Amino acid sequence: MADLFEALSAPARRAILDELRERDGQTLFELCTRLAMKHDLALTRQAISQHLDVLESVGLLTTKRESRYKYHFLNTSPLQAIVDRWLTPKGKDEVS
Amino acid sequence: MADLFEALSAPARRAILDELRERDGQTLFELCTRLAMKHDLALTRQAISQHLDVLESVGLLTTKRESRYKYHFLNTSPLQAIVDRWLTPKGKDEVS
DNA sequence: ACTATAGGCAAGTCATGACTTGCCTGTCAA
DNA sequence: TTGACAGGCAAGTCATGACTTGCCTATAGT
Repeated sequence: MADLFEALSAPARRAILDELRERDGQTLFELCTRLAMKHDLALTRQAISQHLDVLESVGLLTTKRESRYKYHFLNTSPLQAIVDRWLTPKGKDEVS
Repeated sequence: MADLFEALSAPARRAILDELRERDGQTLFELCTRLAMKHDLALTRQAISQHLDVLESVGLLTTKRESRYKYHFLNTSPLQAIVDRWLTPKGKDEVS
């Protein structure tokens, strides 16, 4: 896949971003439980894991493995591309 | 469908937004030809039309029928939701 | 050594969205 | 009124992505 917009198209992945925004650096299991609780997201651990893979592949999150645990960190900078693409004033010949 | 992110997930639809940003208020046929030319987008008129329906349903474009012609106008304001959701500084309890 | 915990790999099901083809409606010009 | 042009409706094909189930690896604790 590896496409930013494609990655954002799944509600579950957006919920993950929301959740990480509230509490950064969670592990897979933490995310599973908290998504089920606060976001009414009842998914398999596998499903969440796959979503995390996608999000990481497009740069929306970074990970850090530490012995048994793998922590997930939100990175919203790729989203800036959206702003740059359509939300900036036009300018006859793109400001380069 | 009627979901902003879902709408953005199709490359063809993003190309349409790009094209309308360059030249607003185009008709379906104008879009067809210009997309084929400048964006290497070889799609049926029907395909484009369906994409336009989706984009309109999520508010990314507005239309104005005028006798034989239907003009399409870009509206990027829904995209602001993305910025508000993830690109704004956090704030312990959402600035409301 | 054994068990529990955290995570990964792989294959399979299922639904939905992208695109096509075929035909129909409406408006303008000769 | 006939033909050309702009657009719409509907059904069908096809691929891909979301999610599951089942099993495997690795680290830590007792």
